[in-house]
Amino acid sequence: MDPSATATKDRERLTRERVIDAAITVMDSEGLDSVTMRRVAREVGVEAMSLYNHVHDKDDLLQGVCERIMASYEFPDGYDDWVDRAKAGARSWRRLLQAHPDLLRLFAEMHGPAPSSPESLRPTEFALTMFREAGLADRDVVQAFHAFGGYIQGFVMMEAGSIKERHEDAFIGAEIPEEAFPTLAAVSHHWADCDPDEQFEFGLDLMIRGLQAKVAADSTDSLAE
Amino acid sequence: MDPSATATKDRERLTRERVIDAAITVMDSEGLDSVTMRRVAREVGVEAMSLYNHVHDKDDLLQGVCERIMASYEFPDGYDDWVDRAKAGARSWRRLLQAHPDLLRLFAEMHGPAPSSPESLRPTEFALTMFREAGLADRDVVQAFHAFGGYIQGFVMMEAGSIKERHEDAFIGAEIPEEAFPTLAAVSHHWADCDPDEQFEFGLDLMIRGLQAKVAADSTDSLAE
DNA sequence: GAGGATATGCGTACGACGTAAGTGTGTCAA
DNA sequence: TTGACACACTTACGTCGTACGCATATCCTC
Repeated sequence: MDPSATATKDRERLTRERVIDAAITVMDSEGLDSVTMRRVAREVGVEAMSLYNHVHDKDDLLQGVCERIMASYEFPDGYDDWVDRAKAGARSWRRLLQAHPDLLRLFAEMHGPAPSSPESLRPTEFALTMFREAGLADRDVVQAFHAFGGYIQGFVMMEAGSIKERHEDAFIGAEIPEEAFPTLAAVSHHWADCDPDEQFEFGLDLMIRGLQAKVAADSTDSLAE
Repeated sequence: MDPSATATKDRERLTRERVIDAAITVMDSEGLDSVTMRRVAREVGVEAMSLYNHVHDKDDLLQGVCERIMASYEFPDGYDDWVDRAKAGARSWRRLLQAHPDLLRLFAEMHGPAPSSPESLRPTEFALTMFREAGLADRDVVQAFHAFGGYIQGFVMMEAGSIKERHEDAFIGAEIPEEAFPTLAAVSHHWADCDPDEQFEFGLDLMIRGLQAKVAADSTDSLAE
């Protein structure tokens, strides 16, 4: 009788949050292609059209998914050296991308503007601040951000995507004419048995080293002026 | 009368090649979402189902699109120094990705195995050979390939994708609480007016410098042994 | 309580999509 | 001429996102 004591109904009230969570669950367990309005609705025990009371359309739902995931980024702390902090931040970002393998596809497929909520901007702010503390000029901070972000996302894409499988299939299957692709044949065995983590660190080192050299060059420039 | 002289009919015969070309045309002009069997069929003046005489299914068509585009990669030549060759190759790869803005999405969305035709493997072979000539160990050749490939693809993704728009919208629109994101606010003006080419070169330099340092370190290591 | 306003879930329907299956028509070999 | 074959077309099914309208549950005002 008391309307405030019992739930509004037997079932729990649907909220935008619950819809987004369901979408993430479906995406991570069954892939982005399975994230349909009908499937997500089933996940929360509702019909497809009911979702539209909480999201404007499917793009809005996907936007919400992006923001929620971005907000789950784990910031590294406890590192004094910016190099260590940069590496930890990069690993954390990679971990997030790996935890949601279709996130990059989602980024690529979203039609509307990318999320600009405070939550999803915090990782950007963190990275920028870090590069600034490393001693880069503001202009180079932006460029370093692009370079790092690009590398990490690109690497994870190549790692998780089809590139690796292609080469496993192609190389292990040995369908390639060796004489036409001698280098490919020579190094192919490194593809399968290379530790992905190690590969990631390799590129990370490359970028850090380059950045250190840049910082050093800049400081000598400014001394020479 | 002579059967070989005239075409089989008024219209030109449909071929797999023509179908793939039409798909690329549609993709580049109207986006990947518009690449539907019906739309591609219309492009070649035919009904949708007729395409299935030349491609096994839609994935097969997209696979063909990938291979054809990969085969259009322009190899740099005339560079003696591997650094110059690496940069030229990277720029060429970026140019190809820019010429087909939805290619990366296509890579990400393809279900079947990635293309492993000789044509589409030649760029890989080229890059591997280059790194090898730079003096890297076979193991590091593979890793450098991943690092470089990752960087380029990631950069183009961030460049063409929504990231740039997001920041333009968000920064120019100044919707961000400045006190919460001080660094973001401080460097934001560099986002819009930074030359993308310059940004690309920046990251490229980072990777090259890192690689040079790696090569140098390796060679001193081997001397020390 | 009574009754209207609002919020929210459901059912139906439409035009896209990929494609399975069957039908017709042109070309060529015999 | 005739049979086989290649290939384009037609129809149809189950999926998708979602516009539209209806039903009900909750809340506000009297």
